[in-house]
Amino acid sequence: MADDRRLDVLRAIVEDYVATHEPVGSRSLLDRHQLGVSPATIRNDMAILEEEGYISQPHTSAGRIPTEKGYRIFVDRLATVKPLSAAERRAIETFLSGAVDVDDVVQRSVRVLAQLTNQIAIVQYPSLSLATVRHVELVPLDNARMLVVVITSSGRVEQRIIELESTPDEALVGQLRTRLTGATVGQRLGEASVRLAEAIDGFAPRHRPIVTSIVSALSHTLTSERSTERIAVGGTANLARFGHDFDQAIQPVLEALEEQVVLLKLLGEAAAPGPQVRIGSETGTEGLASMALVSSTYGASEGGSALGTLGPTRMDYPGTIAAVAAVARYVGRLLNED
Amino acid sequence: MADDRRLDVLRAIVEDYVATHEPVGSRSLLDRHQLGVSPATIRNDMAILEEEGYISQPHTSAGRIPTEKGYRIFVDRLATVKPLSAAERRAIETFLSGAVDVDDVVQRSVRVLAQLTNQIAIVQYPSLSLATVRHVELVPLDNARMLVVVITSSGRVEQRIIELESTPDEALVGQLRTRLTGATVGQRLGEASVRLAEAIDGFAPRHRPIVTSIVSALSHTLTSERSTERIAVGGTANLARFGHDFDQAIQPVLEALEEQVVLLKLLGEAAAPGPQVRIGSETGTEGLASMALVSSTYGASEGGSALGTLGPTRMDYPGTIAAVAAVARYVGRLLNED
DNA sequence: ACTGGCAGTTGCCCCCGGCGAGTGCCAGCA
DNA sequence: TGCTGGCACTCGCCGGGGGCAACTGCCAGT
Repeated sequence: MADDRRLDVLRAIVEDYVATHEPVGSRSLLDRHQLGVSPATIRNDMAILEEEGYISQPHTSAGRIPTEKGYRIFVDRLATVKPLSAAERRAIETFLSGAVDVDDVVQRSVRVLAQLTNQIAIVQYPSLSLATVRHVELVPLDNARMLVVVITSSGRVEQRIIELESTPDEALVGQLRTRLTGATVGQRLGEASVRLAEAIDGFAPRHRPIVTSIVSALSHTLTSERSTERIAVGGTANLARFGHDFDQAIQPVLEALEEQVVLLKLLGEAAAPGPQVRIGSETGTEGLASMALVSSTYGASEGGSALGTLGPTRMDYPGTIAAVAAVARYVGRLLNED
Repeated sequence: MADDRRLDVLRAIVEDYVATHEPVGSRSLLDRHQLGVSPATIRNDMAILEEEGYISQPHTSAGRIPTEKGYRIFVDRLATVKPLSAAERRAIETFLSGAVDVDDVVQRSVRVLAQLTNQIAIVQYPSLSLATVRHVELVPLDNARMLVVVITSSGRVEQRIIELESTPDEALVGQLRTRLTGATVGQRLGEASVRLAEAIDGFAPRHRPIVTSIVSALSHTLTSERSTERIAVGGTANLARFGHDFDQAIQPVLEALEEQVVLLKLLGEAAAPGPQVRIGSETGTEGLASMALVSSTYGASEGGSALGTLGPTRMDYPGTIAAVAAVARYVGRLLNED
């Protein structure tokens, strides 16, 4: 059936183009792949593929290049899984397991992902939604200011400084500390926030205003999830390696990378588990028109965090997907131990 | 005196080259500057300046370009101060004063510096060396692990997780917490670290091993100054704006920016107060051969932190220096309030 | 000490022709 | 109907060459 062969041709075109970065013609295609047909046949198939929008030619006398649509179908239906080598797996594992700290895990993940894929790595800090409260601390500062600290089971410390109307006395602070700790320790952050509201009732009415401010700050601290709003980026130097035809595209990409909001949106949309691929305009970001994002959520947390890589649309999708998936798996495992 | 005019010529060359990004010849120089002499005279001066190593010509039929040495003398002796406009000052002030947080101050400084100079901005997190200990907290985790938290007067929270040989009982932890807090609160971080050593003596010998591990971890936390080892970078997108002749240089620069160690060394060397300029090879970093760093320490802290910008050697030095100095001044002021 | 002029060098730009890669189409064959 | 071989055609790329213009260096003159 000719339909199948056309898809084979498309796959071959994508693979060759990714390997050589040059438009691929019917002849060179046959040199590198054993399709049992003549160049003319390939040409016919190519003409049809072009008509259907999977490939295009930069100029008349050049070979074909996959379009976004071509990459899309390649990723969805044509790419075969390319598992990581044992050495690569080991590298990931040993490098990540040396981490001393949640932050360190993130830093190392970025490095290893960038290294592995030769692309730009993006890692969102882990979500706290599954973590429980380990400790609550209130520290009075000067001028009626108070430092509210929450230590979570994952070893993360969230802090916030608040301004109060008046300086609470030692006794009240002590009482608050005890009650708030009692009400929240061991709870998940979301639940803890609920319990706090109830805890207010136990205080004398005259203390209510000040207690309320503190509790509400604490509650914010618990739910604001500042950590999932942070992102680590690495491997930007790879941008310069993507090829000289990327010189134009490099500035918008750097701009996008500086806008955490953009990155968060991109990673945040990776709702489904397992690796996701967004190609060119599918990123919904103008500056990333010539880039593709391979991302995956990690860890068990539902509304969880994600990581991924950003590379040229002409990337090695199977390899990149495998790398992203592997790192996500290891990172998830590492963080769940805590 | 002809010597003076030669320096005027050099200044004019630097200014023109910075403005146009093109080698400047004797004629175009006279078009833009009122030196009261003929092109031939300028040519003679140029020949001498070239002999002395201040300028060079890319090829015979081209104009002259300043050398590193030329920029150096320009910065040291020829550049006239170019104060910021009132609007710029106001922009810095209002933007920075919106910060809610030490981290936020740093983030905003990076943005404003990058914006102002159209270069890459680098800001080291503030040193803690002048901060005092506000609170010490020990939080037992599972598996004989312990979370050590230090809250400083500047509102920064330093944390560290340590592994112990055995799980200390509640009473010991309580006792430790009290003693360590007593010994350190109100002290500067450096002194506090010293006091800790003395505090060990107060414990029963059988507790010594565990107490020692905890104290030493705490001591590390106090002195390691992790914050000054952190650096925020922004405005990398400006790299792509530096001109197409920079395409070659962009990758090494991005690599250098990813190596925090390199950046720390660069900023750390800016020992003297006031803006410092390091040009090309003076950075001591191979990848930054075509770049120049304008940096300044900020805040009162002696061994303090620094910030600066990284741009092409052909940058607007007076403007950049003014911007860096202004931001450093504001940031220092902001942080000293706490 | 400075100027005007002149010869000399050299990179840049544009044009052009040849080359080669690759295509589309068509007639022929299983 | 689907595949193949062949052929004419289209373009982009590359290298060479000539003209141009920007500068310089030098020298004689004021």
